[in-house]
Amino acid sequence: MSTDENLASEHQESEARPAEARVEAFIGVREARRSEVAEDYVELIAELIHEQGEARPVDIAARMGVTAPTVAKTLGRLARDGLITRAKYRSVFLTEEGRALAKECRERHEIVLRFLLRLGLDPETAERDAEGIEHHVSQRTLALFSDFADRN
Amino acid sequence: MSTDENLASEHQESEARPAEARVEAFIGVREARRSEVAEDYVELIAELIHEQGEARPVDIAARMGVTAPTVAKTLGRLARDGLITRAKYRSVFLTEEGRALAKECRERHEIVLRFLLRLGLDPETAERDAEGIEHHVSQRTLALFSDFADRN
DNA sequence: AATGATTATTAGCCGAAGCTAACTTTTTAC
DNA sequence: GTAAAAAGTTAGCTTCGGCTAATAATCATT
Ligand SMILES: [Mn+2]
Ligand SMILES: [Mn+2]
Ligand SMILES: [Mn+2]
Ligand SMILES: [Mn+2]
Repeated sequence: MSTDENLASEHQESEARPAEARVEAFIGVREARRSEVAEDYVELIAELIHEQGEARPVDIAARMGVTAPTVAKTLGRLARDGLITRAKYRSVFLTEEGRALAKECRERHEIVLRFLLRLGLDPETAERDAEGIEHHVSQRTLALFSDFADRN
Repeated sequence: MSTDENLASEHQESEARPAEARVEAFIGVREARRSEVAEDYVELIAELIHEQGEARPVDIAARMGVTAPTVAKTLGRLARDGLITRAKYRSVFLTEEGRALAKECRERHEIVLRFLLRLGLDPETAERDAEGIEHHVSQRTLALFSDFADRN
């Protein structure tokens, strides 16, 4: 017999089988959470390089709204994970992998933002919500958002 | 003179003033992240109480896809924060505050889910994305989602 | 070239949220 | 009513991502 055939032997409700799908959702969300900070950092680093020619920790800290030591520690993780390179007291560079991730994040961010604006949201709230939502949209949802923003 | 009048003295770009709005967005997202787990737990606890009559740690663990000790520790935080009450080796109860939060989360979850389905997303992906997105939609966005789901 | 201001790093603290291993309590089966 | 199974708890470990305080390096001004 299957491992969890009659888990709800007594209290079987009218639902099809939501529990199994639900647990997968939770696991997926926890997975997504683990890359949120890295995504925001590489996106911002790419922006700074584009806008200012280089990404300095002091500017990362200012734009992220965190302290310099927090930035330093996070950059350590990004370097460990192969997304950036850095030398002591120098500004930060994206690796190939980091650039690819940054591009992906920027595009996703823009699609979510355009979508929210098209829905009728004010720019400040749209920016705020997009910054959080962007990390939790699947490719399918992103495609639908993009269609909607273009179509309407 | 103001504290940050000419931060971008040299590299002033064409943007209006996105940096200040941006940092507020990041701060807001970090704030929202701090309640994600609590929200998912109280929502699930309310569901279990409704479906099964009681919320037992073993069922919370199964549905959340985490281990029993993780549940125990999280329940400790929820109790500390006044969202649940519990006695050793007994099932979990929501406080008034916990019930209120659970209701709010359930309604928000449903609006986001209905919205995604109405957009054309398949149910599994919709459930997955809703589980993450729900924690990052403002009241305004929620209202727009609700309107869209009803209208279309 | 010296010095003061700015920037960056390091050390060390904290809480959240995950885990395994070990133990206790409760429930179930016989 | 006892023994086994299930459920719950506790202890202790880890990583992440925040912080402050202290130190070190770089940059700018003269
Ligand atoms: Mn973001
Ligand atoms: Mn972003
Ligand atoms: Mn959720
Ligand atoms: Mn939910």
